[in-house]
Amino acid sequence: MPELPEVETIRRGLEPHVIGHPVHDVLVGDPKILQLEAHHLKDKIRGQSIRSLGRRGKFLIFELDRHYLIFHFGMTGQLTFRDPSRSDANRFKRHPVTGLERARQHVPDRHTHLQIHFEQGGAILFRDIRKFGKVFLIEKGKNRLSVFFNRLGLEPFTPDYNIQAFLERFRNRKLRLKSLLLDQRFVAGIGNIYADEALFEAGLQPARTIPSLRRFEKEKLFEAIPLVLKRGIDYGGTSFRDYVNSNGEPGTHQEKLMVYGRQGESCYRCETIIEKIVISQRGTHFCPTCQPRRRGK
DNA sequence: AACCTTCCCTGATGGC
DNA sequence: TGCCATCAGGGAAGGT
Repeated sequence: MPELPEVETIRRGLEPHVIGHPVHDVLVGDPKILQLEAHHLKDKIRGQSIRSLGRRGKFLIFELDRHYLIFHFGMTGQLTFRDPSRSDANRFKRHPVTGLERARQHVPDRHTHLQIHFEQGGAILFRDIRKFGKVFLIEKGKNRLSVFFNRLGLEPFTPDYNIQAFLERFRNRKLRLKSLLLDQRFVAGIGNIYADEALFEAGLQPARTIPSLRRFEKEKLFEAIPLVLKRGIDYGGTSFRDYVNSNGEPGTHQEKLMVYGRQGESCYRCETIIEKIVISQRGTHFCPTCQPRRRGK
């Protein structure tokens, strides 16, 4: 499930392949993934070049000459670059987990919903098994981009992410910590995996409610969030199920997870058995010793 | 306004 | 072997 570190890894991998390239053709699989003006994607972006590649939370942003093309990967979205100059460009063997094979490129199949081909011959391919992903197209100008993102919360690794703004975001919230972390209006880019990892790092029990938190506990969470996100980026993202980078390769951060998916196994810090509960219909993993329910200590 | 539940979607898995 | 139920979950929509 692509969260901030996975989207950032895709962004970095794609960047050198697409900057300055004019769009030659667009092929759509299931048009259901297209949102807003993206329904007329083909007519609107053909001939436009990719100027830059950005990211906001879990959104990947292609800056074109006159539009922004924006991807959200949902649960199973994949965005890969197909390089015709690579010798394995037409080889494809299905991988049971990722749907792709390591060092092989994505050849369009029934789950490929968008292909953008460049005049140089390369292409980016969007594949999404569960179709929770979305593609948006918005015109440049008059703050259209900031309006599009106006409900998103703090962006980690930017000056916006500071302790004053962070503490401000707890105001009037009474829900459980896990639910807050999953709310994109709080901090943008955190999903189920990194929410659990951040709460472990901060030593906070996921079912704790916001009003029960002391100041120093919020400060620990403030530090923990960028720490676990950076770790995810450093290891090329977490490939728990479908995630692959722009080369179709899985990340390695799944080997570094402290709690996510480790229910029944022992905690690396204290050897207590990791528990799994459900919060906000999301599987939630934590160490009952490192993340005590009672406040404080 | 804040919070909660339901729904979308496919493939993997387990029971019989 | 086949068939069906269940589960995974990001975020929008609708209800309280």
